[in-house]
Amino acid sequence: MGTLVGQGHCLTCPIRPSSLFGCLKESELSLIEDFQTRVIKFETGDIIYNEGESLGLIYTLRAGHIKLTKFNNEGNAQIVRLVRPGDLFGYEKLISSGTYMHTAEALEPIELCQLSVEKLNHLRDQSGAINQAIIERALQQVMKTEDHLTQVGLLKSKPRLAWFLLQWVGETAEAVSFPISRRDLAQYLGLTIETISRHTAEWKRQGIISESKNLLTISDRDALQEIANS
Amino acid sequence: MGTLVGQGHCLTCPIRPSSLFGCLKESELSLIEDFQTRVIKFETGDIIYNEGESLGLIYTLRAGHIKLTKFNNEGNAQIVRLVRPGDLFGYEKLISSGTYMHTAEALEPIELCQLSVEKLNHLRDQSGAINQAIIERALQQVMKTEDHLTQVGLLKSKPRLAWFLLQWVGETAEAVSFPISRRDLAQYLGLTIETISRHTAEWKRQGIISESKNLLTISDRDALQEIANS
DNA sequence: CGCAGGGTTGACTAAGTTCAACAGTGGTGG
DNA sequence: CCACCACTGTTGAACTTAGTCAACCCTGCG
Repeated sequence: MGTLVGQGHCLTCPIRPSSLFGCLKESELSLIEDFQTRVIKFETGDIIYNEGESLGLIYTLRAGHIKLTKFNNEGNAQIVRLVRPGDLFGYEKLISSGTYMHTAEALEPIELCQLSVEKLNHLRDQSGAINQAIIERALQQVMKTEDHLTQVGLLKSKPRLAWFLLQWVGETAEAVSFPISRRDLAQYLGLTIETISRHTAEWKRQGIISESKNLLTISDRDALQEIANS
Repeated sequence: MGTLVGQGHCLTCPIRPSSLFGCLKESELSLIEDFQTRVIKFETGDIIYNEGESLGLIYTLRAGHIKLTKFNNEGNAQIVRLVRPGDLFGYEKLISSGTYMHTAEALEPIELCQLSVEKLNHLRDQSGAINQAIIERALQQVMKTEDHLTQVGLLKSKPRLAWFLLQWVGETAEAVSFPISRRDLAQYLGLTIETISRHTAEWKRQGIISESKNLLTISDRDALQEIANS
C-alpha cells in the first residue's frame, strides 16, 4: 500500500521553507545536502500506519488530507487530528519507546515524504535549530489540541460546526476541497451524523454555504461567523 | 503575590529525578552545579501568571495543584489542564515569540520553582538530553490533551465524570486531596455544576465514593469503572 | 445577625441523540 | 444494460440527556 513516487531531495524540496527544515540557516543547509526521503502516494482510505505499530518513520504531508484516529477503551474511534499539507505527523516516534499513538488514514489521494527517525535524531545532534523547530511544532500542536478541546467542551453543536467550517476554509471565498465524510466530521466534533446533516442542510437552504462533490464554499461568511459566536 | 521561600539548588533538589533535570547523566550533572532557582509559595486562588503575559519564566510544580485556564472569544473560561506535583508548566515560553497561553491559578496552597528560560536555553545548547526531555514532555502533553479531548468528545456526562475521578485518584484506595470546586470540575469536563453535583450526590448515596472537606475516596472502584465504560 | 459563596435539589425546557424510513450514488455481476 | 446491493446522506418523530432557572441549605465571615 502506497506507491513510491521517487526520492525527494530535501535541499531543493519546494515545500522545505514550510517544513521542519525551513528553520535551517544558509550556513546549515549543507547538513541536509545528501538528505533524501522517499516520496510516496496513497489512495483514499489507505492506512499510512496503525496505532501501536513501530516503524522508525516520521512523515510530512505534501498534498491532500489525512485523519489521525485513536481507539477508545470500548473500541470506538475518535478522530484526534486532521493533518493538512505541510504538517508533520507521526512524531510520537521521537519518544524513545514510542509506538504510533494514532492510526493515520488518507481522506483523499495524498502525497507525503518519509523521514527516518534515526537520521533526524542524528541531525538534531548537529543543529540546535532543528530541536527548536521540533519543540515549536509540538507546542503548536498542544495549543491546537487545546483549542479544539475548548471548542468541543463549551460550544453547542451549531457554533461548534460553524467554527470548524470557518477554520477549515480559512480566508478564501473560493470553493475548498472538503474530503471529510459526515461520519468523520461527527466523530471529530463529538456530535452525531444526523446533527451535522441537519445543520448543514439548514445552512445550505439559507444560502450560507454550498457543497458539491468534495468542494465546500462559504457564501455568507458573516452569517456563519455570527452562528459561531453563540 | 507569592512568597519567596528560598533558593533551590537543582543539583540536590529532592524532586530532581522526576523533574526536567532527571534526564541528566552523572557526567552531565556538573552543568547544573551552580544552577539555582527561586522556590515560591502561593495561596489558594493566587494567580501565578496571566494569559498573554510574557515573563521569561518556566515553572515546575513541587506541591499542590494548579489549574490552567484559557479564555474563549466570548470571555468564558475553559480549564485546559490540571497541573500536578512534578509537572512542568508555562513552557509555551520556549517558543521564541511566546506569551503565556493560559492563566495559572493555585487551587490550594502550592510550592513551585521558577526557571529562567534564558538559562534553560543555554543549558539546551550544552546537553542534548535536555532537548530530548523537553520534547518528550511536550509530546506527553499532546497525548494527554488528546486523551482529554476524546473523553470530553464522546462520553456522556456520567462516564466522563467517573473517568475523571478514576484518573485523579490513581491506584490508591486511600483518601486523596481533591481541591477542585464544582465550578472548576464542570468547566474542565465541559458540563454544568448541577450535573456534577447530581452525579456525585448519587454516587455518594450508593456508597461508591465519599467526600469530606477536600478529601476524596473511591470506595467501590469496580462500580465506578463500570460507569466509566458506557 | 445578616450576607455572600458554594453546593444541593427539583421542575421544566431545550438540545441533541436514537431509531427508523427513505433517497441518491456507485459498484458488481448476471 | 439493468437489477441488486452496500454505503452515505437526509429527514421525521419519539425519546433522553443535560442544561436552565429557581429555591433552599450550609458554612464562614464581617
